[in-house]
Amino acid sequence: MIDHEENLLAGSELFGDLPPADRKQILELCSTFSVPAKKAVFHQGDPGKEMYIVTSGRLKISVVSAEGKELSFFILKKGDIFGELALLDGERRSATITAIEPCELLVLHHRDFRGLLEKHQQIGLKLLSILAGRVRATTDLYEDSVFIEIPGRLAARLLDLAAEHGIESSEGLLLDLKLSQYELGTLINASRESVNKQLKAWQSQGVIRIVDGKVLIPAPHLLESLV
Amino acid sequence: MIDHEENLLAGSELFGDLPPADRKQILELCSTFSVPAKKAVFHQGDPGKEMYIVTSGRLKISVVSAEGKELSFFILKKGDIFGELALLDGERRSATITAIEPCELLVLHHRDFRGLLEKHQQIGLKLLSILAGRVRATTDLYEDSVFIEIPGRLAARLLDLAAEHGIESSEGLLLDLKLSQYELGTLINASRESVNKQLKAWQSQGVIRIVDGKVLIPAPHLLESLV
DNA sequence: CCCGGGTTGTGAACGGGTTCACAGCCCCCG
DNA sequence: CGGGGGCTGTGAACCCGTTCACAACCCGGG
Repeated sequence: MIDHEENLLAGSELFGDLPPADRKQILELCSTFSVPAKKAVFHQGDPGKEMYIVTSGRLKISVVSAEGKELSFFILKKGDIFGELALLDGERRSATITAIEPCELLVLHHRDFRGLLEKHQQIGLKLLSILAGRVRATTDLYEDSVFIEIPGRLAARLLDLAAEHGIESSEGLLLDLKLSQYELGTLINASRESVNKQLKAWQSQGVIRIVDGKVLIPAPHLLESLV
Repeated sequence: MIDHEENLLAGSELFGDLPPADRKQILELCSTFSVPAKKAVFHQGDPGKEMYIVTSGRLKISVVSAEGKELSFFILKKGDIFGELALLDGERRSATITAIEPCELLVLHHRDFRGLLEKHQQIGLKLLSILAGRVRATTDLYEDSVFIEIPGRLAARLLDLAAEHGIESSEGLLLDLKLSQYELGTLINASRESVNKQLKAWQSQGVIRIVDGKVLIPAPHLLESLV
């Protein structure tokens, strides 16, 4: 069915440190799902009975207001899980998940997940710590948007993103993720124009460079001092 | 030690639906703690190894920025738990908890809590759904502050608070909670002055009344239409 | 009973950031 | 390889809400 099955769950935040035998068993409960870039996996308000594990590609979590304004929370990457909230409390999907790049996902159905949770104590505990992290990350996002002004917010978010999606290059830290200025704006609650002007200012100061549509940070400590 | 022990955990969101015998056992692991009004139980940044259960009184969850600006998240009441995050991920306290009124708390230490979690499958599952609710509530708060302007935000929050802390009176729905306009402001990310002006406007329109420092909502559907 | 700190009430000035408008560009797809 | 839709770049106007300043008030404690 799936190539190299035994590896797919190895890097997963939720199942990663289970014994390989257990991982194999869990993998057999999953189906696979491919999403092309720009397509949504599900939308806010949908009912939902599945949890997803990212095996390749990146996606964004976002919501759209009645007036069409978009707000993004996080960028998901390989090993991350999503869609678990609806499984835990039976409510509808609280946000929309959209693929930024073509993605491969594993899908785990509600009924199988409940079984796992009851059988493997360890999974529940791990999930608790993941959710605790989600609560913290979300409140941090809210706090930043209230306490910090746009330049600081943007600097902080670029560094955060680079910590997760960055690669060291000879030129500095490269944020290996193609985000338009509009998308970057939705991630920090700012308009596209504000993002544009700030990025431009930093480019002329040499704080960042744009290489092939990606942000390159020659000296991270310089950006940090702007947070 | 404690009067009417058997009742103290009955209304708790985390332990409420456990068999009474188990509740009694858990209660024996807890110590009690009294906080006078306006005093903090702990501060953001503190290390922490305890979880708390509110048995009486109300408290607020808030954070303060470097510049002294305050932002509040939720109001806790009897049966609510708090301080569980630090237990689950070992990090520091992410916010400050302050008693609004004199409060009675039960305190559960990290080591005992881990034991409970391993012994009672059910507690872990319940905690998962509580945390899922926390994630949703926090993202909702952030969304509202981004998508909705002050009048709508205030209306929505007053109704939310009234749903948890309101009592039906002959005059309408009474928000039975003494909050200063400043505190109300920190709950919706608005300045004290803005809250004042909006409340005043609604009073003159008859949408709300202030009785003994508390907000009275004669016709909730009127406020709802303003969200 | 009266003083005083915290709270409420209210207008004026200010400001960070959005919205709007438009120009140039890049590159993707037919 | 040429057209066009989406990005990027940039100033000007505008606006919601904050900040500031000050007056009045209320209630609790010495």
